[in-house]
Amino acid sequence: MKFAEGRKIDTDGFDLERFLPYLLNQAAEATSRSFQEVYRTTYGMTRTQWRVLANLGRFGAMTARDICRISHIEKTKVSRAIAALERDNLVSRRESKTDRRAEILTLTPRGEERFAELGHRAIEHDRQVRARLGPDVAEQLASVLRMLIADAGKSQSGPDDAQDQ
Amino acid sequence: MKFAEGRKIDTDGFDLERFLPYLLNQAAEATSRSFQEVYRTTYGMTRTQWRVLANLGRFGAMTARDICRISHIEKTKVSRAIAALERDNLVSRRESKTDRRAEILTLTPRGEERFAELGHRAIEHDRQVRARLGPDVAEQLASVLRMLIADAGKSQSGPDDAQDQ
DNA sequence: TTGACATGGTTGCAAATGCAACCATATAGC
DNA sequence: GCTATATGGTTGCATTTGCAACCATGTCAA
Repeated sequence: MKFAEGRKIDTDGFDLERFLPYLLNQAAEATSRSFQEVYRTTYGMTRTQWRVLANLGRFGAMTARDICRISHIEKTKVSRAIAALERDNLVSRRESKTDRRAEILTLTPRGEERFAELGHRAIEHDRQVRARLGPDVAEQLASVLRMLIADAGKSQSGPDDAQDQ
Repeated sequence: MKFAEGRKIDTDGFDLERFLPYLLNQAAEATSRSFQEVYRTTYGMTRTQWRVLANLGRFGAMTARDICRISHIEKTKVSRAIAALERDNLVSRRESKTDRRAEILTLTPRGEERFAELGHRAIEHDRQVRARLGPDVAEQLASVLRMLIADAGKSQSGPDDAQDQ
């Protein structure tokens, strides 16, 4: 009778409520959605645009490729977000001295201002989310998420190396 | 001098690496992306289609509205996913006896089969994700995420009550 | 019964996205 | 220097999406 049973591995009966990618997606949507109201209805910005702005605001001048690398957003998405931000006069470009393909991106004063406003609101939003979890749990959650994100780009990678959505 | 300082609340300087919606989005993308390969390249399905299939497979026959409620996916997305699944002969509809607006959705045998295959692969994928965290952390993570998801629909809700993405 | 409003579901249309192909410059090998 | 290949970034095109408007049925109340 072998090793009896009791170790019927759940190789059958997929349990959606336990599936982490699904839970992560739902939680991400749930927490992002309400904040979206802020940048969307107030400023007519896209999620990607807000994220690119936030990266530039937080980390300072850098190239589009840098943004891709640290935010894991796909490069065409970043490219278009930058174009839109530039149209709105929130971001400006200047050619890199060392690599004429690359362009250094900087927030304009207007961009800094917008980042400050949205950052302010984001902090408040984050505070509300964390309040529901308690400070310790929230901090642990953040650290686990960072772990998952870091492991991301492992394994295979297609031609040109795409990412995100 | 009031209560001195030391309690300079972080009302300034937004810290992107601490912003939970951002971390959740990245983690969700990171963990979903590789599994997407499976349903996308193998079966040509979208994420929404896979999710709707998974809900029907896991919870049995129900209406589109039920799927919306439990999965927090917006109703037009569900509607179109169902239409696609029906075209692929994975889902069938029958009119509800009690409400002629509603349609009860069921997986066809082919749909059950596909769900079994994908469920199988999903379990394997989930196992890999959890392996990086360890069983306890993974379980805690899942429970925290469920908490965030549950709190979701709170606060305001627009006309007709939309949700998700 | 008859409105008035809620609800299940679909559709039109504009916007956002993914992916592959592309341009221009860089870099490496010869 | 010259070709082959890699890299930063943009663009074309097909898909997916969001949102509002819509249709049909249901419900509640006068």
